[in-house]
Amino acid sequence: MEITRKAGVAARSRPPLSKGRLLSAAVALADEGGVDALSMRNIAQALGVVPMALYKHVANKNELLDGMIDVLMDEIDPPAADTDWKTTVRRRVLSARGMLLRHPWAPAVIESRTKARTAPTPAVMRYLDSMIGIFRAGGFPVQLVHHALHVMGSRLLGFSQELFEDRAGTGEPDPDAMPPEEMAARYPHITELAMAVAHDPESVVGSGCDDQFEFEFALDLTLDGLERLLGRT
Amino acid sequence: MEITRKAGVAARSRPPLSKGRLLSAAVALADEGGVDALSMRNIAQALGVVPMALYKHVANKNELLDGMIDVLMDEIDPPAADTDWKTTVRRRVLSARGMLLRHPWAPAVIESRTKARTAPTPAVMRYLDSMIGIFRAGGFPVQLVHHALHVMGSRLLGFSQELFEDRAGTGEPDPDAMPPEEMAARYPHITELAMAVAHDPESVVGSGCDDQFEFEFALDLTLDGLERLLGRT
DNA sequence: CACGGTAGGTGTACGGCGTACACCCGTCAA
DNA sequence: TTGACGGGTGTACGCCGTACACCTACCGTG
Repeated sequence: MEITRKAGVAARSRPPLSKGRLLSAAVALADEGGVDALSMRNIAQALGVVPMALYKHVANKNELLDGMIDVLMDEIDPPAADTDWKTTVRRRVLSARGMLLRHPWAPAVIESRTKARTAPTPAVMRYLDSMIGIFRAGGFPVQLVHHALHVMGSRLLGFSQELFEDRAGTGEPDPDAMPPEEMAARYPHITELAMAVAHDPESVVGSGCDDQFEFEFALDLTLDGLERLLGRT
Repeated sequence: MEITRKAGVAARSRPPLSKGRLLSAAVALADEGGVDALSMRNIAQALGVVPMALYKHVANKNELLDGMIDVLMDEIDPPAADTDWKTTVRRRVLSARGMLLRHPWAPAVIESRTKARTAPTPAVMRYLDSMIGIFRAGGFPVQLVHHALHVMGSRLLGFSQELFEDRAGTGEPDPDAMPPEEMAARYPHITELAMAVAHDPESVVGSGCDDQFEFEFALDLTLDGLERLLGRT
């Protein structure tokens, strides 16, 4: 009559808590609360389990973060094989960017984990390797690929460190916002730019700055620069 | 005969602990141990003071981090007034990079604090404002400046997210390093590139990759791209 | 069928963190 | 003389990651 109970009284008819379920729960929690709202304790709670249970599936929190990065990297589309290097790179980077827009906490985690290890996560390594492969297949000499990686920098991974987070559109009036006249007095050029961008009839998209357009603009400029370099060798 | 004692028995003849001293101590501690080795408790200890004493000078740890960023931004050279926009930007960015090389923990702090606030720290705002001013003075239309900022991305602040930290030269053999043949099998393109770079006779500088050169290469490529854009308007 | 090993969930406990709150003592103005 | 106040102190709370011992359901083997 009783539900098949296993491992103590608290655990009744619960899916068996694999590493996959753990990572998914962690990613979900990070998606909704940012990476700061991610503790072993509340991941465990979300899974209906005691904190220490997680340690049967990951060695420690860092390993969990590494696992989460793996999950994210799997969301990036594989390279298309039937086009030139430029559009292949372009598509792939934009796919990576799409992933990162879904998981805004990812850049910080990737960065911090990369610095804490001697090398990036294996998943990131695979991504970079295949990226280099695309350049090589496109005729880039190795040295030029090397430069290309440095030129593209973090854009290779789909983010380029937007300084002003796209916080417009949430509608919440910032309590300690600076009055416009003080703003203009203190940072005249920023203000001028903000005004101009806001009134640009082309970009009536919320924040007044079409991030997607800007990203592609920058990406194309760097790719064009690389192409010119390639043509010169 | 006794040293002028003030505020309890523990505090004897100690400089009066201003916000400046607090920030300096914090920056010094971060410089030598990374930003993780930075707790209110050990900053206090370094200053010979009880942890709660710090809160008489900063509201909380975040405010302290903001203050540290201010200190760092002050290390960046002011723009030179007597040259064209390109070299002015170039010099300034390289100066910023110099600062960041002295304080490797800075990018992460700047980034995280920027995301936690609605805008970057005032000091960073001033830097950006003056940077925009340089472009404007150089003849850039506002829209083009806007694009320029996006193109340069984090490079504007002197960092561009080097993925492989320059850990060579420390000489410590990494305990869990991958054997070369496995490396080559798993990441063929990365390996090829690493080999090529390592054997480049030009760059016999330790890591085999002259970071400074790469940084300037990328910077110049982007600046050239912008220049071509400017000439087209 | 008994039995021991093992995989996986549990409970307790420790040291470190940021910081709220009450306190206390020189200094200096009135 | 007094009283406000700036600045250092001490205690305590609730988080965090995680070491360690335990307990139990299961499974392969004798």
